[in-house]
Amino acid sequence: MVNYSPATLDATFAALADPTRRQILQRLSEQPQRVTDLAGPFAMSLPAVSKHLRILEDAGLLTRRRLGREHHLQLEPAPLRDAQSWIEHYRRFWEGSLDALAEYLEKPTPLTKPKKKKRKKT
Amino acid sequence: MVNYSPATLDATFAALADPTRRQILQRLSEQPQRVTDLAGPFAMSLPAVSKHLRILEDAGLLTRRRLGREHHLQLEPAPLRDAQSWIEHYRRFWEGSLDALAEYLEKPTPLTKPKKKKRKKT
DNA sequence: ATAATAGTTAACCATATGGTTAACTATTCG
DNA sequence: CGAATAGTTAACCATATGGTTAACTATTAT
Repeated sequence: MVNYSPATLDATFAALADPTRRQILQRLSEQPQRVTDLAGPFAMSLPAVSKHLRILEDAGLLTRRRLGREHHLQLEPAPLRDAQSWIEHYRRFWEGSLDALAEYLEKPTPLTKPKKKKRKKT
Repeated sequence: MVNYSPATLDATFAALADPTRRQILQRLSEQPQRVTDLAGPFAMSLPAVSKHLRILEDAGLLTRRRLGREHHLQLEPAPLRDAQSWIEHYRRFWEGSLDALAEYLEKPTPLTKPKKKKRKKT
């Protein structure tokens, strides 16, 4: 059974919600890189990139290995798998819910108090 | 070819980054519901839920159909497919990148200026 | 030892986010 | 009609986010 820790998903999805961070992950998927390498293409200061890296690191999406004064960033796919899995899991209901909708639209719509349908997990 | 509009992904991932909103989607995946139905289980005011719904609606994750004074919320799986697809696409590089890392760690590490590897899409 | 390089931390700023209560609009019920 | 119901909008508040510049630490090079 899949657990989907809310806090973890929060951090993962929040980390993915920024285009700069998605680009960083994208670039890191080609090859591990140092902070300065990653910062290069971006039109923003090094501390800004440093902050993004911290967020990605806190979300568990990358790990840092210090080699002398250089920090080498490496991808960590685990949280991504959970996020993808969350989407995948509910998307199945989703696509199914279109049928549910059709059914729902054909019934005599007892919509005034549909409070009794709370049988599953909240 | 998949395009992955950054703005759309921003909105989708940001919408998913909140546990309340994920629960709303989850509940809607079982059955379309009205605003008050959705708000019921949450320990927060109706306007707060209303705001969450607006965010989900703006992100294209649900659509609203007004039936009299009731607003019926319905799921819209399309943005989810894009988000999942984004993750899926890069996760492949990810898992591959572990091999890249191995290779990278075995080479005499010309790490001082690895700027030449920018052949692909930024 | 000094200087350059790699990167973080601190302080600050503007805007966004997530919540509140109060007031409002629109629809339905009696 | 007037009252209740469904929901939004407005104004406000506290905290988070994404960026800046300046100052700092740590390592490497001369």
